Amino acid sequence: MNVIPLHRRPANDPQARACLSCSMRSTALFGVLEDSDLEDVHQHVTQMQMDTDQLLLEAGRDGEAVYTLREGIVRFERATTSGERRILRLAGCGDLLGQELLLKRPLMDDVIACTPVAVCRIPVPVVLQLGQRQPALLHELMQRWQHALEDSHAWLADLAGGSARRRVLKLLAKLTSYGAPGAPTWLPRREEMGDMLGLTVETASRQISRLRREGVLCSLTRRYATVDPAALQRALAEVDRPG
Amino acid sequence: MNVIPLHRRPANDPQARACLSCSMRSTALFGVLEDSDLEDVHQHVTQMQMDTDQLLLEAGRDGEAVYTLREGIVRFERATTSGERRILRLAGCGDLLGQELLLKRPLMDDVIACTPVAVCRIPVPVVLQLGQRQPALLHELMQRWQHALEDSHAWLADLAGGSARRRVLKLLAKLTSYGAPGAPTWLPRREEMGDMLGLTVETASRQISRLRREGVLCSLTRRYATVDPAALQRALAEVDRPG
DNA sequence: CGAGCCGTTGAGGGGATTCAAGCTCAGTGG
DNA sequence: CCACTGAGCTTGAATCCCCTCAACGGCTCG
Repeated sequence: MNVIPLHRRPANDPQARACLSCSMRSTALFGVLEDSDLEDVHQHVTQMQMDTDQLLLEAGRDGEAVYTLREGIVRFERATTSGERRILRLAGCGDLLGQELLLKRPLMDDVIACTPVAVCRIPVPVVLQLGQRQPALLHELMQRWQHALEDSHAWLADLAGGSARRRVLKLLAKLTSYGAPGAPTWLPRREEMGDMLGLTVETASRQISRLRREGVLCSLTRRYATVDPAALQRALAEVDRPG
Repeated sequence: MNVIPLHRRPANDPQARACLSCSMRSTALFGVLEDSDLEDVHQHVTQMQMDTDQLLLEAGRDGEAVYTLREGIVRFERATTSGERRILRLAGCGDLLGQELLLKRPLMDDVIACTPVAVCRIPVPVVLQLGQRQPALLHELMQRWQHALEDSHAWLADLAGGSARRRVLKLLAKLTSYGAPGAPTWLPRREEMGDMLGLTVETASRQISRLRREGVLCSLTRRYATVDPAALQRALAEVDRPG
Protein backbone atom coordinates (compact mmCIF):
# COMPACT_ATOMS: atom_id res chain seq x y z
CA MET A 1 0.00 0.00 0.00
CA ASN A 2 1.53 3.25 -1.13
CA VAL A 3 0.75 6.05 1.31
CA ILE A 4 1.39 9.70 0.59
CA PRO A 5 0.45 11.86 3.59
CA LEU A 6 -0.17 15.24 2.10
CA HIS A 7 0.60 17.19 5.24
CA ARG A 8 4.19 16.01 5.21
CA ARG A 9 4.80 17.73 1.94
CA PRO A 10 6.25 21.21 1.65
CA ALA A 11 3.58 23.87 1.44
CA ASN A 12 4.53 24.82 -2.07
CA ASP A 13 4.21 21.29 -3.30
CA PRO A 14 1.67 21.40 -6.10
CA GLN A 15 -0.10 18.43 -4.53
CA ALA A 16 -0.24 19.94 -1.06
CA ARG A 17 -3.41 21.82 -1.90
CA ALA A 18 -4.68 18.77 -3.69
CA CYS A 19 -8.19 18.99 -2.27
CA LEU A 20 -8.68 22.45 -3.73
CA SER A 21 -7.39 21.64 -7.16
CA CYS A 22 -8.52 18.03 -7.15
CA SER A 23 -9.71 16.92 -10.55
CA MET A 24 -12.52 15.00 -8.93
CA ARG A 25 -13.61 17.64 -6.52
CA SER A 26 -16.85 18.40 -8.30
CA THR A 27 -17.97 14.80 -8.23
CA ALA A 28 -16.53 13.80 -4.88
CA LEU A 29 -17.98 14.14 -1.42
CA PHE A 30 -16.54 17.59 -0.79
CA GLY A 31 -17.76 18.94 -4.09
CA VAL A 32 -20.52 20.83 -2.34
CA LEU A 33 -18.14 22.75 -0.10
CA GLU A 34 -16.61 26.18 -0.63
CA ASP A 35 -12.88 26.74 -0.89
CA SER A 36 -12.81 28.18 2.62
CA ASP A 37 -14.30 25.03 4.07
CA LEU A 38 -11.56 22.96 2.55
CA GLU A 39 -8.75 25.06 4.04
CA ASP A 40 -7.75 22.61 6.72
CA VAL A 41 -9.16 19.47 5.25
CA HIS A 42 -6.32 18.48 3.01
CA GLN A 43 -4.02 18.10 5.98
CA HIS A 44 -6.01 15.12 7.11
CA VAL A 45 -6.59 13.56 3.74
CA THR A 46 -4.22 10.89 2.55
CA GLN A 47 -3.86 9.68 -0.98
CA MET A 48 -3.30 5.97 -1.36
CA GLN A 49 -2.91 3.41 -4.10
CA MET A 50 -3.78 -0.22 -3.81
CA ASP A 51 -3.29 -3.22 -6.01
CA THR A 52 -5.88 -5.61 -7.35
CA ASP A 53 -7.49 -7.83 -4.72
CA GLN A 54 -6.26 -5.76 -1.83
CA LEU A 55 -8.69 -5.18 1.02
CA LEU A 56 -9.75 -1.57 1.53
CA LEU A 57 -12.30 -2.15 4.28
CA GLU A 58 -12.99 -5.30 6.20
CA ALA A 59 -16.40 -6.48 7.36
CA GLY A 60 -16.87 -6.41 11.12
CA ARG A 61 -13.99 -4.07 11.73
CA ASP A 62 -14.85 -0.56 12.85
CA GLY A 63 -12.71 1.54 10.58
CA GLU A 64 -11.92 5.13 11.40
CA ALA A 65 -11.88 6.54 7.90
CA VAL A 66 -13.92 6.60 4.72
CA TYR A 67 -12.48 6.59 1.23
CA THR A 68 -13.23 8.48 -1.92
CA LEU A 69 -12.48 6.39 -4.96
CA ARG A 70 -10.39 8.39 -7.42
CA GLU A 71 -9.57 5.68 -9.88
CA GLY A 72 -10.38 2.04 -10.43
CA ILE A 73 -13.23 -0.25 -9.47
CA VAL A 74 -13.98 -1.89 -6.13
CA ARG A 75 -16.43 -4.57 -5.08
CA PHE A 76 -18.56 -5.09 -1.99
CA GLU A 77 -18.69 -8.75 -1.05
CA ARG A 78 -19.67 -11.01 1.80
CA ALA A 79 -19.94 -14.69 2.55
CA THR A 80 -23.42 -16.20 2.51
CA THR A 81 -24.54 -18.52 5.30
CA SER A 82 -23.82 -21.41 2.97
CA GLY A 83 -20.24 -20.29 2.74
CA GLU A 84 -20.24 -19.01 -0.79
CA ARG A 85 -18.92 -15.63 -1.73
CA ARG A 86 -21.44 -13.17 -3.05
CA ILE A 87 -20.50 -9.88 -4.69
CA LEU A 88 -23.23 -7.38 -3.91
CA ARG A 89 -22.23 -4.20 -5.65
CA LEU A 90 -19.48 -2.41 -7.53
CA ALA A 91 -18.30 1.12 -7.00
CA GLY A 92 -16.42 3.31 -9.42
CA CYS A 93 -14.78 6.66 -9.78
CA GLY A 94 -16.13 9.30 -7.40
CA ASP A 95 -17.95 6.88 -5.10
CA LEU A 96 -17.63 7.04 -1.34
CA LEU A 97 -16.63 3.84 0.45
CA GLY A 98 -17.42 2.94 4.03
CA GLN A 99 -20.19 5.48 4.46
CA GLU A 100 -21.78 3.49 7.30
CA LEU A 101 -18.76 4.27 9.47
CA LEU A 102 -20.04 7.84 9.66
CA LEU A 103 -22.99 6.42 11.62
CA LYS A 104 -20.72 4.30 13.79
CA ARG A 105 -22.15 1.18 12.30
CA PRO A 106 -20.01 -1.87 11.68
CA LEU A 107 -19.22 -2.73 8.10
CA MET A 108 -21.29 -5.58 6.75
CA ASP A 109 -19.15 -6.28 3.71
CA ASP A 110 -15.56 -6.42 2.62
CA VAL A 111 -14.55 -3.74 0.15
CA ILE A 112 -11.89 -5.02 -2.21
CA ALA A 113 -10.06 -3.54 -5.16
CA CYS A 114 -11.06 -5.10 -8.47
CA THR A 115 -8.42 -3.15 -10.37
CA PRO A 116 -5.51 -1.09 -9.13
CA VAL A 117 -7.22 1.81 -7.36
CA ALA A 118 -6.37 5.27 -6.12
CA VAL A 119 -8.31 6.54 -3.12
CA CYS A 120 -8.37 9.48 -0.75
CA ARG A 121 -8.53 8.45 2.86
CA ILE A 122 -10.69 10.82 4.93
CA PRO A 123 -10.89 10.32 8.70
CA VAL A 124 -14.42 9.98 10.01
CA PRO A 125 -14.15 12.88 12.49
CA VAL A 126 -13.20 15.26 9.70
CA VAL A 127 -16.42 14.47 7.85
CA LEU A 128 -18.53 14.65 11.00
CA GLN A 129 -17.14 18.02 12.04
CA LEU A 130 -17.57 19.47 8.58
CA GLY A 131 -21.09 18.09 8.55
CA GLN A 132 -21.99 19.95 11.71
CA ARG A 133 -20.85 23.24 10.22
CA GLN A 134 -22.09 22.61 6.70
CA PRO A 135 -25.57 21.11 6.29
CA ALA A 136 -24.89 20.92 2.57
CA LEU A 137 -22.49 18.11 3.32
CA LEU A 138 -25.22 16.16 5.09
CA HIS A 139 -27.42 16.69 2.09
CA GLU A 140 -24.68 15.38 -0.15
CA LEU A 141 -24.29 12.34 2.08
CA MET A 142 -27.99 11.60 1.82
CA GLN A 143 -27.74 11.83 -1.95
CA ARG A 144 -24.96 9.29 -1.85
CA TRP A 145 -26.92 6.91 0.31
CA GLN A 146 -29.85 7.15 -2.03
CA HIS A 147 -27.55 6.57 -4.99
CA ALA A 148 -26.12 3.46 -3.37
CA LEU A 149 -29.61 2.20 -2.67
CA GLU A 150 -30.70 2.73 -6.26
CA ASP A 151 -27.58 0.98 -7.43
CA SER A 152 -28.32 -1.95 -5.20
CA HIS A 153 -31.90 -2.17 -6.45
CA ALA A 154 -30.75 -1.99 -10.04
CA TRP A 155 -28.21 -4.73 -9.37
CA LEU A 156 -30.93 -6.94 -7.99
CA ALA A 157 -33.27 -6.30 -10.88
CA ASP A 158 -30.66 -6.63 -13.63
CA LEU A 159 -28.06 -9.10 -12.48
CA ALA A 160 -29.84 -11.46 -10.13
CA GLY A 161 -32.48 -12.88 -12.42
CA GLY A 162 -33.13 -14.26 -15.86
CA SER A 163 -30.97 -16.53 -17.99
CA ALA A 164 -27.22 -16.69 -17.65
CA ARG A 165 -26.85 -14.98 -20.99
CA ARG A 166 -29.02 -12.08 -19.94
CA ARG A 167 -27.15 -11.61 -16.70
CA VAL A 168 -23.77 -11.59 -18.39
CA LEU A 169 -24.98 -9.11 -21.00
CA LYS A 170 -26.37 -6.84 -18.31
CA LEU A 171 -23.11 -7.06 -16.43
CA LEU A 172 -21.16 -6.08 -19.52
CA ALA A 173 -23.47 -3.12 -20.03
CA LYS A 174 -22.78 -2.01 -16.50
CA LEU A 175 -19.04 -2.54 -16.78
CA THR A 176 -18.77 -0.45 -19.93
CA SER A 177 -20.28 2.44 -17.99
CA TYR A 178 -17.29 2.50 -15.68
CA GLY A 179 -14.36 3.06 -18.01
CA ALA A 180 -14.24 5.83 -20.58
CA PRO A 181 -16.47 5.19 -23.61
CA GLY A 182 -14.56 3.49 -26.38
CA ALA A 183 -11.74 2.52 -24.06
CA PRO A 184 -11.23 -1.16 -23.28
CA THR A 185 -13.59 -2.39 -20.58
CA TRP A 186 -12.38 -4.09 -17.45
CA LEU A 187 -13.54 -7.69 -17.25
CA PRO A 188 -13.73 -9.54 -13.96
CA ARG A 189 -12.34 -13.02 -13.57
CA ARG A 190 -14.82 -15.72 -14.42
CA GLU A 191 -15.04 -16.63 -10.78
CA GLU A 192 -15.83 -13.05 -9.86
CA MET A 193 -18.47 -12.92 -12.55
CA GLY A 194 -20.00 -16.04 -11.11
CA ASP A 195 -20.11 -14.54 -7.64
CA MET A 196 -21.72 -11.39 -9.00
CA LEU A 197 -24.37 -13.15 -11.04
CA GLY A 198 -25.03 -16.24 -8.99
CA LEU A 199 -23.54 -18.52 -11.63
CA THR A 200 -20.70 -21.00 -11.75
CA VAL A 201 -17.30 -20.27 -13.22
CA GLU A 202 -17.99 -22.59 -16.10
CA THR A 203 -21.28 -21.00 -17.03
CA ALA A 204 -19.73 -17.54 -16.95
CA SER A 205 -16.90 -18.77 -19.12
CA ARG A 206 -19.24 -20.34 -21.65
CA GLN A 207 -21.26 -17.16 -21.94
CA ILE A 208 -18.17 -14.99 -22.41
CA SER A 209 -16.78 -17.38 -25.00
CA ARG A 210 -20.03 -17.27 -26.89
CA LEU A 211 -20.08 -13.46 -26.86
CA ARG A 212 -16.55 -13.44 -28.21
CA ARG A 213 -17.56 -15.76 -31.05
CA GLU A 214 -20.53 -13.49 -31.74
CA GLY A 215 -18.33 -10.42 -31.91
CA VAL A 216 -19.85 -8.61 -28.95
CA LEU A 217 -16.45 -8.89 -27.29
CA CYS A 218 -13.19 -8.58 -29.10
CA SER A 219 -9.50 -8.26 -28.37
CA LEU A 220 -9.74 -9.97 -25.03
CA THR A 221 -6.47 -9.46 -23.23
CA ARG A 222 -5.57 -10.51 -19.75
CA ARG A 223 -8.36 -8.63 -18.01
CA TYR A 224 -9.70 -6.16 -20.51
CA ALA A 225 -11.78 -6.36 -23.65
CA THR A 226 -13.40 -3.99 -26.09
CA VAL A 227 -17.16 -4.20 -26.24
CA ASP A 228 -19.18 -3.51 -29.38
CA PRO A 229 -21.94 -1.32 -27.94
CA ALA A 230 -24.31 -1.83 -30.84
CA ALA A 231 -23.92 -5.58 -30.78
CA LEU A 232 -24.37 -5.57 -27.03
CA GLN A 233 -27.60 -3.63 -27.27
CA ARG A 234 -28.83 -5.90 -30.02
CA ALA A 235 -28.09 -8.97 -27.97
CA LEU A 236 -29.81 -7.47 -24.94
CA ALA A 237 -32.88 -6.55 -26.93
CA GLU A 238 -33.07 -10.05 -28.32
CA VAL A 239 -32.78 -11.67 -24.92
CA ASP A 240 -35.45 -9.38 -23.51
CA ARG A 241 -37.82 -10.15 -26.33
CA PRO A 242 -40.24 -12.99 -25.60
CA GLY A 243 -38.89 -14.84 -28.63
CA MET B 1 -58.52 4.69 0.68
CA ASN B 2 -59.67 5.76 4.12
CA VAL B 3 -58.35 9.22 4.94
CA ILE B 4 -58.54 10.78 8.39
CA PRO B 5 -57.08 14.30 8.37
CA LEU B 6 -56.15 14.90 11.96
CA HIS B 7 -56.44 18.66 11.79
CA ARG B 8 -60.15 18.43 11.09
CA ARG B 9 -60.78 16.82 14.41
CA PRO B 10 -61.80 18.70 17.51
CA ALA B 11 -58.84 19.71 19.65
CA ASN B 12 -59.88 17.50 22.49
CA ASP B 13 -60.11 14.45 20.28
CA PRO B 14 -57.76 11.90 21.82
CA GLN B 15 -56.27 11.29 18.38
CA ALA B 16 -55.69 14.94 17.59
CA ARG B 17 -52.38 14.93 19.40
CA ALA B 18 -51.62 11.58 17.86
CA CYS B 19 -48.04 12.40 16.98
CA LEU B 20 -47.19 13.10 20.61
CA SER B 21 -48.81 10.01 22.01
CA CYS B 22 -48.16 7.84 18.97
CA SER B 23 -47.39 4.28 19.94
CA MET B 24 -44.74 4.15 17.24
CA ARG B 25 -43.16 7.45 17.97
CA SER B 26 -39.98 5.98 19.38
CA THR B 27 -39.34 3.86 16.31
CA ALA B 28 -40.67 6.25 13.68
CA LEU B 29 -38.95 9.06 11.87
CA PHE B 30 -39.86 11.70 14.42
CA GLY B 31 -38.71 9.60 17.34
CA VAL B 32 -35.58 11.71 17.66
CA LEU B 33 -37.53 14.95 18.11
CA GLU B 34 -38.63 16.63 21.34
CA ASP B 35 -42.24 17.26 22.19
CA SER B 36 -41.87 20.93 21.37
CA ASP B 37 -40.73 20.13 17.85
CA LEU B 38 -43.83 18.11 17.22
CA GLU B 39 -46.22 20.87 18.29
CA ASP B 40 -47.35 21.82 14.83
CA VAL B 41 -46.50 18.68 13.01
CA HIS B 42 -49.59 16.66 13.68
CA GLN B 43 -51.72 19.19 11.84
CA HIS B 44 -50.05 18.18 8.61
CA VAL B 45 -49.92 14.48 9.22
CA THR B 46 -52.71 12.34 7.90
CA GLN B 47 -53.48 8.82 8.96
CA MET B 48 -54.56 6.50 6.19
CA GLN B 49 -55.47 2.89 5.73
CA MET B 50 -55.09 0.96 2.52
CA ASP B 51 -56.12 -2.46 1.38
CA THR B 52 -53.98 -5.24 0.03
CA ASP B 53 -52.50 -4.57 -3.43
CA GLN B 54 -53.24 -0.86 -3.32
CA LEU B 55 -50.57 1.45 -4.64
CA LEU B 56 -49.00 3.76 -2.07
CA LEU B 57 -46.35 5.31 -4.30
CA GLU B 58 -45.95 5.02 -8.03
CA ALA B 59 -42.67 4.83 -9.90
CA GLY B 60 -41.95 7.87 -12.05
CA ARG B 61 -44.42 10.09 -10.27
CA ASP B 62 -43.00 12.84 -8.11
CA GLY B 63 -45.00 12.47 -4.94
CA GLU B 64 -45.25 15.27 -2.42
CA ALA B 65 -45.34 13.21 0.74
CA VAL B 66 -43.53 10.38 2.48
CA TYR B 67 -45.22 7.72 4.57
CA THR B 68 -44.44 6.11 7.87
CA LEU B 69 -45.69 2.56 7.95
CA ARG B 70 -47.64 1.96 11.16
CA GLU B 71 -48.99 -1.46 10.42
CA GLY B 72 -48.73 -4.07 7.71
CA ILE B 73 -46.15 -4.95 5.07
CA VAL B 74 -45.40 -3.25 1.77
CA ARG B 75 -43.26 -4.24 -1.19
CA PHE B 76 -41.01 -2.31 -3.55
CA GLU B 77 -41.30 -3.61 -7.06
CA ARG B 78 -40.46 -2.70 -10.62
CA ALA B 79 -40.62 -4.19 -14.08
CA THR B 80 -37.39 -5.56 -15.54
CA THR B 81 -36.41 -4.74 -19.10
CA SER B 82 -37.68 -8.14 -20.09
CA GLY B 83 -41.09 -7.22 -18.79
CA GLU B 84 -41.17 -9.38 -15.71
CA ARG B 85 -42.08 -8.05 -12.33
CA ARG B 86 -39.36 -8.11 -9.73
CA ILE B 87 -39.95 -7.48 -6.04
CA LEU B 88 -36.86 -5.81 -4.65
CA ARG B 89 -37.54 -5.30 -0.99
CA LEU B 90 -40.13 -5.44 1.75
CA ALA B 91 -40.78 -2.85 4.42
CA GLY B 92 -42.52 -3.34 7.73
CA CYS B 93 -43.70 -1.55 10.78
CA GLY B 94 -41.85 1.71 11.47
CA ASP B 95 -40.22 1.98 8.05
CA LEU B 96 -40.25 5.17 6.04
CA LEU B 97 -41.55 4.98 2.48
CA GLY B 98 -40.64 7.28 -0.37
CA GLN B 99 -37.52 8.68 1.25
CA GLU B 100 -36.02 9.66 -2.10
CA LEU B 101 -38.74 12.27 -2.49
CA LEU B 102 -36.98 14.26 0.22
CA LEU B 103 -34.12 14.67 -2.26
CA LYS B 104 -36.48 15.55 -5.09
CA ARG B 105 -35.60 12.39 -6.89
CA PRO B 106 -38.17 10.45 -8.87
CA LEU B 107 -39.33 7.18 -7.46
CA MET B 108 -37.77 4.19 -9.16
CA ASP B 109 -40.19 1.59 -7.84
CA ASP B 110 -43.83 1.11 -7.06
CA VAL B 111 -44.63 0.74 -3.39
CA ILE B 112 -47.61 -1.53 -2.89
CA ALA B 113 -49.43 -2.84 0.14
CA CYS B 114 -48.88 -6.56 0.70
CA THR B 115 -51.36 -6.65 3.56
CA PRO B 116 -53.86 -4.08 4.75
CA VAL B 117 -51.66 -1.24 5.97
CA ALA B 118 -51.93 1.81 8.15
CA VAL B 119 -49.65 4.71 7.32
CA CYS B 120 -49.01 8.27 8.36
CA ARG B 121 -48.74 10.63 5.43
CA ILE B 122 -46.16 13.36 6.02
CA PRO B 123 -45.76 16.13 3.44
CA VAL B 124 -42.20 16.51 2.16
CA PRO B 125 -41.91 20.21 3.12
CA VAL B 126 -42.72 19.40 6.73
CA VAL B 127 -39.80 17.01 6.92
CA LEU B 128 -37.45 19.38 5.12
CA GLN B 129 -38.31 22.32 7.36
CA LEU B 130 -37.93 20.27 10.49
CA GLY B 131 -34.65 18.96 9.16
CA GLN B 132 -33.29 22.47 8.79
CA ARG B 133 -34.06 23.25 12.40
CA GLN B 134 -33.17 19.87 13.82
CA PRO B 135 -29.98 18.22 12.57
CA ALA B 136 -30.93 15.17 14.61
CA LEU B 137 -33.64 14.53 12.05
CA LEU B 138 -31.07 14.50 9.26
CA HIS B 139 -29.03 12.06 11.26
CA GLU B 140 -32.08 9.86 11.67
CA LEU B 141 -32.71 10.02 7.93
CA MET B 142 -29.17 8.89 7.22
CA GLN B 143 -29.67 5.98 9.60
CA ARG B 144 -32.74 5.01 7.66
CA TRP B 145 -30.98 5.16 4.34
CA GLN B 146 -28.23 2.99 5.66
CA HIS B 147 -30.79 0.57 7.05
CA ALA B 148 -32.51 0.34 3.69
CA LEU B 149 -29.19 -0.27 2.01
CA GLU B 150 -28.28 -3.05 4.41
CA ASP B 151 -31.69 -4.56 3.89
CA SER B 152 -31.19 -4.49 0.16
CA HIS B 153 -27.78 -6.11 0.44
CA ALA B 154 -29.13 -8.79 2.73
CA TRP B 155 -31.96 -9.44 0.30
CA LEU B 156 -29.49 -9.92 -2.50
CA ALA B 157 -27.28 -12.24 -0.50
CA ASP B 158 -30.08 -14.32 1.00
CA LEU B 159 -32.92 -14.42 -1.48
CA ALA B 160 -31.31 -14.08 -4.89
CA GLY B 161 -29.06 -17.12 -4.93
CA GLY B 162 -28.88 -20.78 -4.12
CA SER B 163 -31.46 -23.50 -4.58
CA ALA B 164 -35.17 -22.80 -4.65
CA ARG B 165 -35.54 -24.50 -1.30
CA ARG B 166 -32.92 -22.32 0.31
CA ARG B 167 -34.48 -19.15 -1.05
CA VAL B 168 -37.93 -20.05 0.19
CA LEU B 169 -36.59 -20.95 3.62
CA LYS B 170 -34.70 -17.68 3.82
CA LEU B 171 -37.81 -15.82 2.80
CA LEU B 172 -39.82 -17.51 5.52
CA ALA B 173 -37.17 -16.58 8.05
CA LYS B 174 -37.44 -12.97 6.97
CA LEU B 175 -41.22 -12.98 6.98
CA THR B 176 -41.44 -14.34 10.51
CA SER B 177 -39.39 -11.35 11.64
CA TYR B 178 -42.17 -9.00 10.57
CA GLY B 179 -45.14 -10.19 12.60
CA ALA B 180 -45.05 -10.72 16.34
CA PRO B 181 -43.15 -13.86 17.40
CA GLY B 182 -45.50 -16.78 17.78
CA ALA B 183 -48.25 -15.06 15.84
CA PRO B 184 -49.18 -16.43 12.42
CA THR B 185 -46.84 -15.25 9.68
CA TRP B 186 -48.05 -13.47 6.60
CA LEU B 187 -47.40 -15.51 3.46
CA PRO B 188 -47.23 -13.89 0.03
CA ARG B 189 -49.07 -15.33 -2.92
CA ARG B 190 -47.07 -17.89 -4.82
CA GLU B 191 -46.69 -15.46 -7.67
CA GLU B 192 -45.35 -12.80 -5.31
CA MET B 193 -42.92 -15.31 -3.85
CA GLY B 194 -41.75 -16.09 -7.33
CA ASP B 195 -41.17 -12.44 -8.10
CA MET B 196 -39.25 -12.00 -4.87
CA LEU B 197 -37.04 -15.01 -5.34
CA GLY B 198 -36.66 -15.17 -9.08
CA LEU B 199 -38.63 -18.41 -9.31
CA THR B 200 -41.80 -19.48 -11.04
CA VAL B 201 -45.16 -19.80 -9.35
CA GLU B 202 -45.04 -23.55 -9.63
CA THR B 203 -41.63 -23.87 -8.06
CA ALA B 204 -42.66 -21.64 -5.17
CA SER B 205 -45.81 -23.70 -4.71
CA ARG B 206 -43.88 -26.97 -4.71
CA GLN B 207 -41.47 -25.70 -2.11
CA ILE B 208 -44.23 -24.44 0.15
CA SER B 209 -46.14 -27.70 -0.21
CA ARG B 210 -43.05 -29.63 0.73
CA LEU B 211 -42.45 -27.47 3.80
CA ARG B 212 -46.03 -28.08 4.87
CA ARG B 213 -45.55 -31.82 4.53
CA GLU B 214 -42.36 -31.54 6.54
CA GLY B 215 -44.10 -29.66 9.33
CA VAL B 216 -42.13 -26.43 8.96
CA LEU B 217 -45.40 -24.76 8.05
CA CYS B 218 -48.73 -25.61 9.59
CA SER B 219 -52.27 -24.32 9.71
CA LEU B 220 -52.03 -22.58 6.38
CA THR B 221 -55.05 -20.37 5.98
CA ARG B 222 -55.88 -17.94 3.26
CA ARG B 223 -52.70 -15.91 3.52
CA TYR B 224 -51.20 -16.77 6.87
CA ALA B 225 -49.41 -19.72 8.37
CA THR B 226 -47.64 -20.60 11.56
CA VAL B 227 -43.97 -21.36 11.22
CA ASP B 228 -42.12 -23.82 13.41
CA PRO B 229 -38.98 -21.79 14.17
CA ALA B 230 -36.91 -24.77 15.25
CA ALA B 231 -37.81 -26.79 12.18
CA LEU B 232 -37.10 -23.78 10.00
CA GLN B 233 -33.66 -23.33 11.49
CA ARG B 234 -32.96 -27.02 11.14
CA ALA B 235 -33.96 -26.98 7.51
CA LEU B 236 -31.85 -23.90 6.87
CA ALA B 237 -28.83 -25.43 8.53
CA GLU B 238 -29.22 -28.56 6.47
CA VAL B 239 -29.49 -26.65 3.22
CA ASP B 240 -26.44 -24.58 4.06
CA ARG B 241 -24.38 -27.61 4.91
CA PRO B 242 -22.30 -28.92 2.03
CA GLY B 243 -24.07 -32.28 2.34
C1' DC C 1 -73.90 -22.11 -10.71
C1' DG C 2 -70.53 -20.69 -13.77
C1' DA C 3 -66.45 -17.61 -14.06
C1' DG C 4 -62.16 -16.46 -12.58
C1' DC C 5 -58.31 -16.45 -9.57
C1' DC C 6 -55.18 -19.00 -6.95
C1' DG C 7 -52.92 -23.02 -5.58
C1' DT C 8 -51.46 -27.71 -6.50
C1' DT C 9 -49.58 -31.54 -8.93
C1' DG C 10 -47.73 -34.17 -12.97
C1' DA C 11 -44.87 -34.99 -17.17
C1' DG C 12 -41.42 -33.53 -20.16
C1' DG C 13 -37.73 -30.59 -21.77
C1' DG C 14 -33.98 -27.35 -21.28
C1' DG C 15 -30.50 -24.81 -19.21
C1' DA C 16 -27.29 -24.55 -15.49
C1' DT C 17 -24.41 -27.38 -12.61
C1' DT C 18 -21.19 -30.90 -11.77
C1' DC C 19 -17.26 -33.50 -12.75
C1' DA C 20 -13.42 -33.94 -15.50
C1' DA C 21 -9.92 -33.04 -18.73
C1' DG C 22 -6.98 -29.99 -21.42
C1' DC C 23 -5.49 -25.44 -22.46
C1' DT C 24 -2.95 -20.80 -22.08
C1' DC C 25 0.08 -18.01 -19.92
C1' DA C 26 3.06 -15.75 -16.33
C1' DG C 27 6.42 -16.70 -13.10
C1' DT C 28 10.27 -19.65 -11.41
C1' DG C 29 14.39 -21.94 -11.20
C1' DG C 30 17.34 -25.30 -13.41
C1' DC D 1 16.76 -21.09 -22.90
C1' DC D 2 13.31 -24.04 -21.49
C1' DA D 3 11.07 -27.39 -18.61
C1' DC D 4 8.20 -27.01 -14.63
C1' DT D 5 4.42 -25.24 -12.09
C1' DG D 6 0.10 -23.37 -10.80
C1' DA D 7 -3.69 -20.32 -11.49
C1' DG D 8 -7.16 -19.10 -14.48
C1' DC D 9 -9.84 -20.20 -18.65
C1' DT D 10 -12.10 -23.31 -21.81
C1' DT D 11 -14.60 -27.20 -23.36
C1' DG D 12 -17.09 -31.71 -23.10
C1' DA D 13 -20.37 -35.10 -21.17
C1' DA D 14 -23.62 -36.46 -17.81
C1' DT D 15 -26.69 -35.12 -14.29
C1' DC D 16 -29.99 -32.51 -11.96
C1' DC D 17 -32.90 -28.85 -10.88
C1' DC D 18 -36.02 -25.64 -12.36
C1' DC D 19 -39.03 -24.14 -16.06
C1' DT D 20 -42.74 -24.96 -19.23
C1' DC D 21 -47.02 -26.65 -20.38
C1' DA D 22 -51.01 -28.70 -18.89
C1' DA D 23 -54.80 -30.28 -16.12
C1' DC D 24 -57.41 -30.15 -12.03
C1' DG D 25 -59.53 -28.64 -7.46
C1' DG D 26 -60.84 -25.21 -4.02
C1' DC D 27 -62.55 -20.91 -3.13
C1' DT D 28 -64.84 -16.37 -3.69
C1' DC D 29 -68.11 -13.56 -6.13
C1' DG D 30 -70.98 -12.01 -9.33
